Amino acid sequence: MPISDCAVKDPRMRRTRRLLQGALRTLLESRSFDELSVQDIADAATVNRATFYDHYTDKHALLEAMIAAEFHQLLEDRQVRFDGTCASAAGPVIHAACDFLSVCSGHPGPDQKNRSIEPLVGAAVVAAIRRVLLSGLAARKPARGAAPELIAGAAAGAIYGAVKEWAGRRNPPPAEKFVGTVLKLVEPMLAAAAPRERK
Amino acid sequence: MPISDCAVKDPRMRRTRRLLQGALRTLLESRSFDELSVQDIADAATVNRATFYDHYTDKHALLEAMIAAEFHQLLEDRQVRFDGTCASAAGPVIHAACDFLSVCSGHPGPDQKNRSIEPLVGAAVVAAIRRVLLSGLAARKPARGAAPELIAGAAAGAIYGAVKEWAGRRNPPPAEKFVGTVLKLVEPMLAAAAPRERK
DNA sequence: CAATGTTTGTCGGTTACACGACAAACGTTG
DNA sequence: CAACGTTTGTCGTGTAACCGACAAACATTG
Repeated sequence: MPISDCAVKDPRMRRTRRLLQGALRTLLESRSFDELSVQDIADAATVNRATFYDHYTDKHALLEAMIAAEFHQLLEDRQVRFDGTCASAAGPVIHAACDFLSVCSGHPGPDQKNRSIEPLVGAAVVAAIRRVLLSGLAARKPARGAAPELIAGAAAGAIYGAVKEWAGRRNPPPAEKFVGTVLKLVEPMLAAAAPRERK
Repeated sequence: MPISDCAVKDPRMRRTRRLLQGALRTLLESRSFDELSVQDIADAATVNRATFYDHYTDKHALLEAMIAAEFHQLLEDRQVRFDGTCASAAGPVIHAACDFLSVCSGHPGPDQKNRSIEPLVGAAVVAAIRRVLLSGLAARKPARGAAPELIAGAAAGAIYGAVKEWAGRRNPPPAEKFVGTVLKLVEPMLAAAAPRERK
């Protein structure tokens, strides 16, 4: 049984997963996800097929891990961190989601090619957003009424849902403006867990 | 003790060597060969330092293998094959050597940086040229008087020596013209082993 | 000179990867 | 329907890669 991507110390495992994710990313540029067999991915990664299953249960799990890794990489490149003290600090996270979805392959856009994996990609992105939000929420005192996991899950779903609509528009407003709109929607949600405001 | 690059079946070994050679190539773009430690190269290749020594005796051996591999890759990309039947078939090989030396890092050129490894690079290139010539010579009946190994070694040395002079010139003639010049010099050498010409 | 730190090359013990083989779950074709 | 080829997921057996530790060679510093 494959173990979580986090907390992998052995460099061989890190390298193998990096190779597999890189291979999938490359192959998706020329072929659709459904056309790819595990053998194809393993070959492109110069990894044995059996080794693939030591890391992921199937190719969907690999896709999920790849999306998560790429999104987290984007956040890291921009030094985005959700500081839970202020709900509006979620702005950069929303902005990152916009940019990620607008370039990420296999998306609502005009191409029918990878339409079938959109739910999986969506779930991975939501999970990644949730994780970022949660790490910020966990840094402060527990909220009254709602568990931070609940808040993070709800906000992440809201953000992804909004951004997906935005990415599917014909003439979408600029991302900056759109971020503000979404922020207004989710601020109350995040603030629900915020410590009492000092007036 | 490390084994020859040829005849390596295990994909793990192929991959490790590819990673090591790629890492060295990358590192040489920003640092000189002398500044690099085995640890640096191993890190960049995401390979353990001890594993490095399972493949190469030291970093010089890696450099040699890398040069050889790159030169052979160039030949393969151009589909260059020395067909021993005609001495002038060495033309493309000479041309490849010109192009390779004029772009290869660590060379006579103005940069003093990697001057110290020039002999090693030269030896690797000579060995690569020799191997190509020999594979062509071996395909025909054995020569009278001189062993094919001797012919190939001499011709390879001559070609490299000539091309090195050419690459070090201030205003070198175009490669095409220069190839003809060198060809005239080495043709008698290669023809010495040629089967009797039909008149 | 001695003391210190870095790099080198080597050596067992542990772990991940390669590989062939296998049964099961699919299409597809006749 | 049966026969066929492909892909999937799993398993046991070798082997290569990882790792810490070590002594030796070397450079730097006081």
